[in-house]
Amino acid sequence: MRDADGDAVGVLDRMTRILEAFDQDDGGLGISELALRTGLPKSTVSRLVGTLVRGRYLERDGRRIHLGLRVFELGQLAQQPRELRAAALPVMAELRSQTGLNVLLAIRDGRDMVCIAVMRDRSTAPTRVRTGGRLPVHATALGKAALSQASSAEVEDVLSGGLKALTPHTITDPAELRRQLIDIRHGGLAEGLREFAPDVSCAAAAVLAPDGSAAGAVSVSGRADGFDAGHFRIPTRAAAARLAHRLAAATPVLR
Amino acid sequence: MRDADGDAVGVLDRMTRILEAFDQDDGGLGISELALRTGLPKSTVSRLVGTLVRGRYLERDGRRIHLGLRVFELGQLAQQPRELRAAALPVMAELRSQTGLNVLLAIRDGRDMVCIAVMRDRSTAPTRVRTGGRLPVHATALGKAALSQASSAEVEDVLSGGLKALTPHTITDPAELRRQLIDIRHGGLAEGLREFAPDVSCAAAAVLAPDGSAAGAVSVSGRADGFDAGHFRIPTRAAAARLAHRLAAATPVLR
DNA sequence: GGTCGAGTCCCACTGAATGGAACCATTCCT
DNA sequence: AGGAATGGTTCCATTCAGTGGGACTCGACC
Repeated sequence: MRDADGDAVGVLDRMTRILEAFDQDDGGLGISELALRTGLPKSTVSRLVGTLVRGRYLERDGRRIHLGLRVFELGQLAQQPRELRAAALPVMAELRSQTGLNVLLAIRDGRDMVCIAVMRDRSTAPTRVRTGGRLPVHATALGKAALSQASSAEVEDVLSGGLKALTPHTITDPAELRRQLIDIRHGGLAEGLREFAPDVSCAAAAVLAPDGSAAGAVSVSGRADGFDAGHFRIPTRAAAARLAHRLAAATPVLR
Repeated sequence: MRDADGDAVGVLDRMTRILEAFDQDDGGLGISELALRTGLPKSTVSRLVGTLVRGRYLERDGRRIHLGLRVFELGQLAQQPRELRAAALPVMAELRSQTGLNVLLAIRDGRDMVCIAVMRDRSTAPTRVRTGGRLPVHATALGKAALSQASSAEVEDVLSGGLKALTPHTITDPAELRRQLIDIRHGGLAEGLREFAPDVSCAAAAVLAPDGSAAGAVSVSGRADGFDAGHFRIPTRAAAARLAHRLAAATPVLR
């Protein structure tokens, strides 16, 4: 029975807070810094960190604390990303070589897209998106593609979070976004023209699961100058379709 | 106050046990199965899983429970793997194209090597090693390379675990292993001839951190038939050296 | 209908987690 | 050197969160 906006208390919640404080791990955090970020008393943090270090969830070198190996290990076992990645890597590589653009694969998690794989292409603008990173659903082609296959309840949930503008081109009007989603659903391609970053544009397509929902989305992105999404419609959609196919084949008894 | 060999109790420990039960996630576990694997009462597991699901550490689809997205996300933030990977990928790609073999990058964690990156080459035997997977130190070139730079206390710790034979060629004699480690340290190259799998051989070199310890190890591996480790000595050592160099450059204020 | 297995819920009991305060150890002033 | 700020750990009385046995529900199977 606590807390401001959230809910659940308990060690688990605390440990969660500690682990998540590492989202910007600026070369290691100290106990005090952690206490600050998590809002927990120093003594508590010290004790919990001790336990986590013992379990190799955290590593410690003097006062610098980092996320540990075990977290990495566990992360690699996560179902969705593993399956998707395995099926996607060859498809993504091909898409990259066809387009000469950066290729991304992501899964939607509420109002964010979580990046599952990144394939950079040296011939275009470097992307600073990292595997495991999050991108806002409403401001990316990736997000719009995935969302276009979601139920309207889910869409409304995303909209209810507010559409924060990241560039002057970000869609901030819910009505406009709803409209686009319909088009995207029908056309099978989402475009993001300078909506996420001022000099980057992209095109994305949803990867459909056998049940019709979006298992994820693939995108190609590059310099916004002279970017013509229509140009990438065919290969991008084809890649998404091929991926969906491989995915279905890889999932044996789906239910 | 519990447990067999281990120690620490508490929610945190229980949680840990639950998460780690997913090492062989055979397409999703149920509550009962988890209770079995962890040795915890069903009611406790049910409750904890509920909490973990709320925190997105686990995902649940009916009765099938999987590791969740958040674990993947966190895993990507882990310091060591992230730094190493970033520095290593280009180097590994080059090594692969030079040798036409599978290239692995791993970090030592006690008696295991944890695989940080895998680059497969279609032209040789496919490896079933996965990113995040563990390999025994004593039975792999990767492990021997890393261990050759460790303190003798660490070496003895590994030896004390017993040297389990994975093939008839696995080194099971501590004295023999100690001897090899010295050679490896001097020669800068470890060989693993059918020691891990009967039809695979490999060559590996330690990646040195500025403080002289092994930050990890790189290996090339392929079919054992006609494998000549000496042939890969130069490129493998060069790759390890280059990687060490990039790593040192990437670490700003090292201490 | 009866039985089995999976999962959830309830709730009285208790020991594990808590966190303020005191205590070290470093580092940085002046 | 003295002194003060910062980072970290340890102690310990208090209490509250987690526990887990058992009752209960739901569905599948015979």
